[in-house]
Amino acid sequence: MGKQRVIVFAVSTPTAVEPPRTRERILDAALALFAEKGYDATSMREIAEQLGITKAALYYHFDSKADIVRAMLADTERRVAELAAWAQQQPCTPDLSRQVLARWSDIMQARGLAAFRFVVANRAVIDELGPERHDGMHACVGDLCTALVPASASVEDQLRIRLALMSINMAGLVGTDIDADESDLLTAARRLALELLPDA
Amino acid sequence: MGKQRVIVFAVSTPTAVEPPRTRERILDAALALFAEKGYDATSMREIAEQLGITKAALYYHFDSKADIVRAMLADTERRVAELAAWAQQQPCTPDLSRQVLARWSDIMQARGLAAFRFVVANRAVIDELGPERHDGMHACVGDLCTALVPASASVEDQLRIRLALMSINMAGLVGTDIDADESDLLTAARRLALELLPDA
Amino acid sequence: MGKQRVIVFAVSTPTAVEPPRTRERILDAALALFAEKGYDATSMREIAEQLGITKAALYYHFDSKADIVRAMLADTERRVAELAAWAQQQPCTPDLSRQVLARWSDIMQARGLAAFRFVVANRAVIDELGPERHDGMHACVGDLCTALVPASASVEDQLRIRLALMSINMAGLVGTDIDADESDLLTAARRLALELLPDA
Amino acid sequence: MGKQRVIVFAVSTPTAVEPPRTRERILDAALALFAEKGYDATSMREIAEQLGITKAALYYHFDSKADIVRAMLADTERRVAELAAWAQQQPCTPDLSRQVLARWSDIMQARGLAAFRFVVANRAVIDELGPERHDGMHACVGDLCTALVPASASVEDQLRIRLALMSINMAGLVGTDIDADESDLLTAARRLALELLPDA
DNA sequence: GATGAATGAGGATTCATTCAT
DNA sequence: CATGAATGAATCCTCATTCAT
Repeated sequence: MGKQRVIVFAVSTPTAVEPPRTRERILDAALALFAEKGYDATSMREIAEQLGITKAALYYHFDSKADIVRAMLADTERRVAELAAWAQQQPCTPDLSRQVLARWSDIMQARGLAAFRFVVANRAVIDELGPERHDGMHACVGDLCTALVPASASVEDQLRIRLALMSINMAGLVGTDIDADESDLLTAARRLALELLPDA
Repeated sequence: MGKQRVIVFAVSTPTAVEPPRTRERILDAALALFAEKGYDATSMREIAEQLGITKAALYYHFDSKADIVRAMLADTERRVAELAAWAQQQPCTPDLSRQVLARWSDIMQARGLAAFRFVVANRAVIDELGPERHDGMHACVGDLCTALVPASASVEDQLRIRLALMSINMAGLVGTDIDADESDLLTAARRLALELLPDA
Repeated sequence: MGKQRVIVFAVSTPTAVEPPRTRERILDAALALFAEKGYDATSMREIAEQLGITKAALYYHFDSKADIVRAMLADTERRVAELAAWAQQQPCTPDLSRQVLARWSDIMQARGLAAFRFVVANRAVIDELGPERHDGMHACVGDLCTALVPASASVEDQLRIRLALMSINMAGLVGTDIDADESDLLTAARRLALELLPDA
Repeated sequence: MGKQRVIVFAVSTPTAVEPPRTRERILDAALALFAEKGYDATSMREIAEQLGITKAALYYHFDSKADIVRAMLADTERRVAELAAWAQQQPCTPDLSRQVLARWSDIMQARGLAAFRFVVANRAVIDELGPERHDGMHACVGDLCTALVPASASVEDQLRIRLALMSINMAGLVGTDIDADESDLLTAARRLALELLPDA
């Protein structure tokens, strides 16, 4: 039936009009809520309401609630995995731990203190997130630890490295009671973590 | 088809030989589940099923789910409060912290490693348990900390005492990855906590 | 540990006081709705509303929506399975089919015409109900058919027995357009099913 | 970051070289899915995914989910209506039924066995498709039946014609258990349907 | 001490559908 | 022709809780 002949002159305005970035907004809102009230205690409704969108909109961007966490963690997880891989190939000098600790701190800092809190306060959730155990956050951290302190080391030394890493994160939790701003808190936490290291 | 008419002659033996202790069993089961999967992720049904009793039976012994946690924490909380009160009246010598730490460790050990895990992993829950803020666990710990390190101290020192206390508890969490038994883990955790103290 | 000594005099009263029989009422209501609108198109809310109870009450009596269907079918399925087992051990005389047909008709009649409709109109649902394929309704019917007509028989004969059985059920479906009462319809359906049998 | 400036000169060739026939593809996919899992259990998403297009694309071609079914049935329905009209004007000889049956079989065969299954397994859906009762499939079949067997006939005879027609369709359902190809099945079903007719 | 039956609120998730582009 | 983003209403189901017995 004779197609239409269409001529379109589409001239887009040079000013970046509006990047809808909803996905990112969801991740931010979810992280904040999860960190504050915990994963289970945060409902999809709450997340949606805080953003002024519908629950269904969340499901357009993420397959499930767990999927939001996965996305939230994906970046961090990848970086931890890389760090672990790198550490495993280094000679296990006393200095290696220091470097690892510094990078761990940087990784955790990427998403702000909320992420720190989240990791500590939602361990159970994170663990059960993926059945593919060895790709999960937990496994990555495990790898990282054994790279620094072999499984054959003393209990105390194994604990040292783990507490050192977690101290960085704990700072986000216990810090709420201390009247100080985030960066001061982190600086202090890093110093203390160093003290915990095996031979410092 | 005609109900059965039941006449029961229940003749209980007078000697109360067996204390049913259901209440205690509930607390134990709940602690284990809360520590493993988190407070929110654990339902009253699960607790009841694990004990082979009815949900309603739980409500015979406890007013609510939160009440179970409260009971679980009541003893610990009282002891922490006492510890805080005692510490507040001591001169703030460097040795005080050591003593407090030792008693904290004892208190936490009372219910086993599960309780440690619980405290760290369910902070949000514990906080919102009582609207009477100052009776809550959280507040007690706060008091304890300010007794040892005044709010006017350096950020680092405030962090020191808090991380030291939490290290004891974290041991229960990160310890799952270390192949060691509970007592060894605790001994090591105590030593490391000492290292973190302000002037050790 | 001092047990209770229990003496029970069970004297059944002849007057049936009040049987709450909610479970049965649910099954009846569900059957009616499923038959009328189909399984998927019937929501738990509708079933509950029709009975004047809550959705949650349904879940007290049944584990899931599918579970209602399972319970609905359980009795029928068992009887079909028995019939199949019995038929498999009979000599495959021309008369056997007649007897089977009669009993099939009786079985289906047990829950009224609605059940007939249900079986035909919700085949897909019934099939996917249990992953344990060979215990399912479908398999039972299959067994019954092969008991009467071996898998090696002509296509026509295999079809005969199946259509004969299904004709009984179809009567419930197409019967809605015929102005007649249930029993007349069934009598006629039985006669026609007989005509379809292999060598009648 | 400055959008791209797009200028499109879309000049469609008048000769319709490639028929995209998406509409037909949708109908085929939908029929297959509806027949397999039922209308309600099949979502627009599934249909779209199977075709590798978007849900929204479905709505470009059809106004609604029900509309897909309507389109699917439109052709068949028209032919059944024609058949009914023709039959109503014929003298009601014993031979008429045979001719009707043959044409019914042809009509149903047009879209393959899936269509047969669909009709039987989704009766409720089809009925409620149009509020204009007398245009619906169901009504057409009713007209066809009364053309062959007056509403005043015996219950058995009314049932005969209906079961005969439905036998053709049932063959598609029960046939899945018989190891035979479609055409053999249909031939057999036609023969059996003939046997059911009033005076055969 | 404990149960069986029930409730109301809310959980995560999916659906058919719309609309600007 | 078709999509990406979104909606509102509905889905099944679970939860903490209650209460008569």
